[in-house]
Amino acid sequence: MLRLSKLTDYAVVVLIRLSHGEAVQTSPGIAAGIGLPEPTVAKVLKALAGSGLVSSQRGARGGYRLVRPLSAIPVTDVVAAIDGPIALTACVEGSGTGCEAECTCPVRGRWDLVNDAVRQALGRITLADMDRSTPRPHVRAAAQQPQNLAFTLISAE
Amino acid sequence: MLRLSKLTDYAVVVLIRLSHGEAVQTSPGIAAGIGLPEPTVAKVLKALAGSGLVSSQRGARGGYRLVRPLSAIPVTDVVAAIDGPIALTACVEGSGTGCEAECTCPVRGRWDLVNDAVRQALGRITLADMDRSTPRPHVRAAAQQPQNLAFTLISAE
DNA sequence: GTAATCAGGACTTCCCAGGTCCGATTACAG
DNA sequence: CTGTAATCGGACCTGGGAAGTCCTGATTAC
Repeated sequence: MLRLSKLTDYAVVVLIRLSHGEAVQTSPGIAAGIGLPEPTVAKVLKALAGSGLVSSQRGARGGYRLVRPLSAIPVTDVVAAIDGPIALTACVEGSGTGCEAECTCPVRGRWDLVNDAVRQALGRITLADMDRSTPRPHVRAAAQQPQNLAFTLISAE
Repeated sequence: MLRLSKLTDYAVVVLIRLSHGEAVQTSPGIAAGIGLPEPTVAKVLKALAGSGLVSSQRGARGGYRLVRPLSAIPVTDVVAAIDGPIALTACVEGSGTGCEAECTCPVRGRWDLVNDAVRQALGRITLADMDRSTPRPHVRAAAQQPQNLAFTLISAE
């Protein structure tokens, strides 16, 4: 269903939570703040730290800290950090069951078209756009119909 | 990994195949033509027929027929036919484990932003764009680097 | 020195995509 | 008009991967 993993959803919540309140926050603290199991949050934070989206401080009174502001973090980066690079299809299977014949797979390579379109669409949206408490500079309509908001956002450029 | 199902991949191939050759084609015939297991192709065709992308003719000498031309079928429709409506997150879980507190889920509803962005990106690409044998009107660069092609396609409008 | 925190891996559980099957329906042939 | 064959339609089963949990080790402030 073109679904992205639940961990990515959590990652967004965690990052936004991290942008509020104290500069450095511990993983149990964040977990308690957003009402998610602690091990899961820890897993997400590890992945985010591995991708450089957050920096970690070990030891007592350690924790995680946001490196960039929310407005400098496109959704693409979060997805890439958790789910790996965006690639909607795993068409490259290697042994080529039927892709060797030129007429057999008429879309060979064409999925990149879709991949990049999605990548760009997600690259335009930052976490600041997704944070309800942040005033969104690109969009200025009412907050009741997110669909129209998105439309405005995209068509504005 | 923001992956769309393999069935959707098949659906695109099937639809393009259906646009070539005979007007009505049987599911075993298509399966043989693209080198995929017949039951799988049949399943894809059923879903496509259910969504009205193809029309089915039962009985002897029956088969499937393309309703609209490829250029009138955006990728969105294929995804919606196979995977259901595009919704990257299943945030709406009903009982609200932690989404009831107002500050608990700071992105509540904001995923629609992303959903619609993806939806629009996919809505701009039609199956004709993905068919290698069809001359693509929007893109006119060389066919060696699909990534750049996609970039051209999107940024051209 | 001690306690608190992150880092990394291995493991189990669960769900759904992927694949397969059999029954219902229709058209053609005699 | 009836029989037959070819096809669609829906239900079933299975394997892979994500989601979540736990443990041990490394690092740093107090």
